Amino acid sequence: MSPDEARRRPPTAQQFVLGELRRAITTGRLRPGTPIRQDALAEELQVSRVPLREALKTLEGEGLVTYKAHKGYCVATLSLDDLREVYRIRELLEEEAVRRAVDRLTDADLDRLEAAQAEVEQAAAAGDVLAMATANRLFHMTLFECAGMPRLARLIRTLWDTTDAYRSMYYGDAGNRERVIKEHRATLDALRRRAADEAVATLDVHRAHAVAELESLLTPAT
Amino acid sequence: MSPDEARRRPPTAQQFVLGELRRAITTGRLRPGTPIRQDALAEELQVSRVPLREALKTLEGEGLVTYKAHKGYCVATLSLDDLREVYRIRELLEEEAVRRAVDRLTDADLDRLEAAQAEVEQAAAAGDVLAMATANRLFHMTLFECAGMPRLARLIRTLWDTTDAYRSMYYGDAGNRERVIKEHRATLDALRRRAADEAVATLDVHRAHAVAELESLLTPAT
DNA sequence: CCTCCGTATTTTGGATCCAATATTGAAAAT
DNA sequence: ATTTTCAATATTGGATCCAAAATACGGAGG
Repeated sequence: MSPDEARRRPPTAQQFVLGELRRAITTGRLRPGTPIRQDALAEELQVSRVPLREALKTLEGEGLVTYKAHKGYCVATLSLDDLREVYRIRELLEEEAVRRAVDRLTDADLDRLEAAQAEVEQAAAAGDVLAMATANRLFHMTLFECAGMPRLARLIRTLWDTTDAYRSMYYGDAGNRERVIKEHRATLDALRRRAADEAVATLDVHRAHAVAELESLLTPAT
Repeated sequence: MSPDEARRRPPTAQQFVLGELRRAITTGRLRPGTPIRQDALAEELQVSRVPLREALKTLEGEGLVTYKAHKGYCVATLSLDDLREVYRIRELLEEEAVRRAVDRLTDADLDRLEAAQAEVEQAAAAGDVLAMATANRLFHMTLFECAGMPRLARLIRTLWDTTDAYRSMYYGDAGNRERVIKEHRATLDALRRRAADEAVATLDVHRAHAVAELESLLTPAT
């Protein structure tokens, strides 16, 4: 019998709904601002409203949806100020995560990062925007989790979630895809040499460009 | 008619339960590690299990309770590592908040801080541990909210929540209460002079002492 | 034509009921 | 005596039903 057989249990309806909704929101299939009609969504997902509502409460805590009593849930919209705030907080937290990670990086960790980077490049070559976003995320989360600070990693993950719906636009541009690959290579290189300052700097550049791009994407619309 | 009449609506059962539970956990009345029996709690609070479960979901998102599918909720327990991690993250976020706050502090803000500090001193004089914790929290949150970064403030608030159950022990000691008052005064003084570095430093001292104290409280037990 | 008000409908909030899973205890086999 | 199995019980997960609030609609009045 496998060691972690207990883990492979059929997911509860609630977990299923949570995953579906998160994916729908972070990929932009459920656009920011859309009000959530519980009855319709529940029927679409083939569950009752109870697990749906609990999933929505979780998403509310993560900032993916907003809630008003007696009015219901909406897919969260980010103002420009919100966007800048989220990226600033990410900057603070990710710097800490990277510095700690550099102190603890094992060869196995580096291998996993290489593998993630390979996935990124593969997705980029195929022009698969969604796969690119997923792999990019995997790359960063792998790095952050090396810090050995699970709560910090969780916070960063939820911050990524809140901007994912907007970030996926970013990879539509081939130039941006190329740029991301180069930046990842620079980060990996710095990590291999245990150059913490440099690694932090590469990520700052990464973020700065992303936020600038997103600002320009957001400003004309809405 | 009052301008914000709409706000003063009777709270939903869910909001009521959320408040009650949060208070119970952060004040330590519901001790860390206690498993939560939904049926019993629901009856005690005079509501059904549905709003209770939704409240628990938000508390899970805030890290106040843990959840395992088919096993239920427990009041979260913090390991020493968790405690250090939470305080480290707080350090990162609060430094940012204070620096931004210093740049934007108005005289009205300072007045509100003075008022909060007066409450702290009053509670300390009366030896009211709970009121002291509340007022101390008000003082800090007032400061952090001056940064004009609502998401940052929210993050910091939830981090405070996760350690509140442990921190309330801290004020049991009269020496600690005296110390906190002095530290607040130092912070206020620095803020009045717009000395950001100094203000950050006073808060770092504040936290460092608290975490040391909590570590010694946590180490022998459990 | 527009505004205001009252009613009808929709949508959310909450309670109860049922199903699925986990836990407990006792009996039986080694 | 210890361990294993299996049944009984307790607890969580989910579905349905009902109540309360909000929204939409239509008519009366200006």
